[in-house]
Amino acid sequence: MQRAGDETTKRLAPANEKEREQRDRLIACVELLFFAYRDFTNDPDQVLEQYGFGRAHHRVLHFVHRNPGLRVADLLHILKITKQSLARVLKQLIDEGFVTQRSGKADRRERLLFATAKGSRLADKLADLQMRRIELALDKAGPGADAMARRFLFAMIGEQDRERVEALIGIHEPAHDKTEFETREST
Amino acid sequence: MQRAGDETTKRLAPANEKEREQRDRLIACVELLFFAYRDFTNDPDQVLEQYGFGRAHHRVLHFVHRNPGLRVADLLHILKITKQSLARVLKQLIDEGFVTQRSGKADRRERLLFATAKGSRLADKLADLQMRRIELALDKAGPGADAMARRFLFAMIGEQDRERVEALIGIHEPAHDKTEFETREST
DNA sequence: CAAATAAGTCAACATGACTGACGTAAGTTT
DNA sequence: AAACTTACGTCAGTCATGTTGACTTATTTG
Repeated sequence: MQRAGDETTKRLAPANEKEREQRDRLIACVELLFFAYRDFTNDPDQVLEQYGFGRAHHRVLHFVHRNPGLRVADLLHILKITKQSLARVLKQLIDEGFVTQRSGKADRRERLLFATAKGSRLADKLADLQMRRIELALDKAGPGADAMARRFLFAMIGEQDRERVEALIGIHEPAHDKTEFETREST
Repeated sequence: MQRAGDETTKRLAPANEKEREQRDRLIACVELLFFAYRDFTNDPDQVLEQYGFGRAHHRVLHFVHRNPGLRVADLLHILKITKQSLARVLKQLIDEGFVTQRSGKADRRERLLFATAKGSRLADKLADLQMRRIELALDKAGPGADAMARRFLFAMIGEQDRERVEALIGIHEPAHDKTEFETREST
């Protein structure tokens, strides 16, 4: 399987020293991403506990707050979860007055979602925690980390979703694309 | 609550244009980190399904594979889950021959963990998927993204854990602390 | 020997995902 | 107008993965 060459597609066995170093760097990234996300989600989790909410509530509240009038279907595409999973947390957020619904005027089947004042306060509070951690990390990473991090994270997103996310977020400067990956000369 | 000023510590209401832009950039990072991680974990999930494993198994297998002889207690600190949560997935990995245990020779209470050949194959396969995504993203982000991403992600980790993670990963170059901004043309 | 430590185990529970089936209102097509 | 499609909601059951709390066993250490 990974015995005989074919490093162009498999790369399971690093051949030379350079390849091994590159592999180590990439594995470091894999692990760092795990640790970074682990601690990144930990900040809001502490606060959410006091409200009886979990991460799922946070995600819903956040995207509704940042995109007033979001439809349920949009939320499903963003979160990539099922309608039934969303329903549970969304219902709680609505019942407890953090989110409201209105019917769309063009299409009255649509339920447009909005954060209430109470919901917005919580969403801002949670976002602030996460922004503060990111801000400090970007500072420590050095000048230019801001734009670089956004380009890197954006490129981590599955190709099919990038356009949608771009429309959702709006900000990030031009993608700094290499126009084509010069066919990476593998070995 | 957030009415009267105090932006120095709260920053809930952006005062000027510059502050608002900075806040938008940071919020973009928050959201991009969510999307990036969502898709980052999706790659291995597809494969794990075929083995009847989940993300929890992946994490355990990965860190055991990368750190042969890891103790159970170490794993608990890395994953930040409880002994009982770990026990369930670890037992499955051992029962199905992906991980083995040996008693430590210095301290025979310790159970040192090792990936079997079968376990190593799976771990490499999963790591490869994640590395490939990261490699492409770093390419798209432009030159220097590699080191920058590692510095940023490392700085996202809670301060108490950074030393431990540094020891675990080994690689990442000096932390590029803000105290000495310049002087960074190395490595 | 007594106490502390490393690990395993039993039981109960919460959260957040999933599938599948079905309902209902409102737009769209024929 | 009838038939179809779409957007959303809901009921019911399952699974994966996290939690607490209590208890055991083996081993090292004071």
